[in-house]
Order: sequence, then structure tokens, then C-alpha cells
Amino acid sequence: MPAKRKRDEAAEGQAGECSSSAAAADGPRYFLMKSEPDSRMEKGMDMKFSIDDLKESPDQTAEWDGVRNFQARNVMRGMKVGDKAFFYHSNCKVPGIVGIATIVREAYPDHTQFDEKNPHYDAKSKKEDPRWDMVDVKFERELERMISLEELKRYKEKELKDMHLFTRARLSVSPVSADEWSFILSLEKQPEPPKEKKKRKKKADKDDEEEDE
DNA sequence: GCCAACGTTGGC
DNA sequence: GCCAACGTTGGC
Repeated sequence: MPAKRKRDEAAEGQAGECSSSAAAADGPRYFLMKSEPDSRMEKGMDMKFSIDDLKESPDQTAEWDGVRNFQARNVMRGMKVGDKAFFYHSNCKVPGIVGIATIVREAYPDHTQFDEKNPHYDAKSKKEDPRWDMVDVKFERELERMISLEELKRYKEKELKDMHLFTRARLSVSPVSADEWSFILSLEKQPEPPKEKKKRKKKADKDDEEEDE
């Protein structure tokens, strides 16, 4: 067996912690899925997929294709129908959670891996043994207000200290604990907090500050 | 547009 | 199986 295969399996092992064996019996599990709301061309294909795009999809349902990271794939493999996911806008002006989607179809092979025209084509993936999976997600609702990354970060030392969004920042699909889920939804009910100003201060402000000390 | 963080690849 | 080089993610 080639070494490559071994690596896949190793990666698979890692997912164990956040799966899966206990199906939907004990209620839904929770996730966070990142998507880019702004147009960005990759090999002639627009990578944009916003919460509005999901909402406007046929049956408000879309294939979550293009995941090409083993950890993220493994997280998706642990998803069950009925599980919930925060829809997160990334790589944009104001990144953050904008809505909620429901998993409506469990992991199955991502067809874009076999499509040479697709930016996520994977020449090494074989039809008999696909490397990459996708799930289908359905729009549930938008949040009453966006919970920005900046706002979430205010809790990264406390309520959200274990969130994969912070501890594994580059994972595009990550698990969210029930506590994290309800904590974030509790933020939604609160009024929008004032923006934390941490943009580079103007020199005048800075001088003032130094005088204060 | 920059670049830090980090996942992946491949030589050894 | 180590690890340097490379590529990508994604906030800023």
C-alpha cells in the first residue's frame, strides 16, 4: 500500500475526536462552514458563494463542494442529516457568521474532483476511490444581525476559547460545541456592540495617550 | 496586496 | 519518518 494512502488514514484518525458515532439520536451537532461572499476568480471560475446565493439556490439547497483539506473533509464525514452549521463569510471586508444552514445530505463523493475544468480538480483522485466528499446544505435562516469575527474574538479567552475558528483558523469546516453554539446565538439577541477601535491610531491620538501615562 | 500561519508534498 | 520548500487560507 502506497505511503500516500497512509497519510489519508492518519488524517482520518484525527477526525475521530469530532465525529460521529452517536448519530442524530442525541440531537443535532453543530458546525461552522466558511464561504466567500465576494467574487474571486480561480481558473476562470468564480469562487463566490454567499448566504444569499444559498438562499436563492433551487430548494435553497446547495452542494458544499470544493473542500480540499483532509481535516475539513473528515469533519464533513461526521455530519448527519439535521445537523446545523453556522454560515460564515470569509475573505471579505467584514468576516463573520451571517446565518444558519442545515445538513440535508450526508457526505458523498464531490464530483468536482473529477472535473478537469474545475479549479478543484484532483488528478490523483480515482473514481473507484474518491478522496474528497461533500455534503448538501439547506438555508435555514439569516441571523438577525451578523456576528463578526471581531465580535467573536472578544470571547476567545473565555466562552469561545476552544473554538476551532481560533485554534485551527484555517479549517473551512469545523465542529462547534453545543455550548459555543448557544453562546453565539445568545449574542445575536443582544444589541450590536460598538466597534472596537483598534485601527492604527493617528499620531495625534497616540501622543495624547502617551501623555496620559 | 501583504504576509503569517499552517497544511501538503516530496526528497532523502 | 523527518523536514524544507511550497502552496493556500484568510485576516488585516
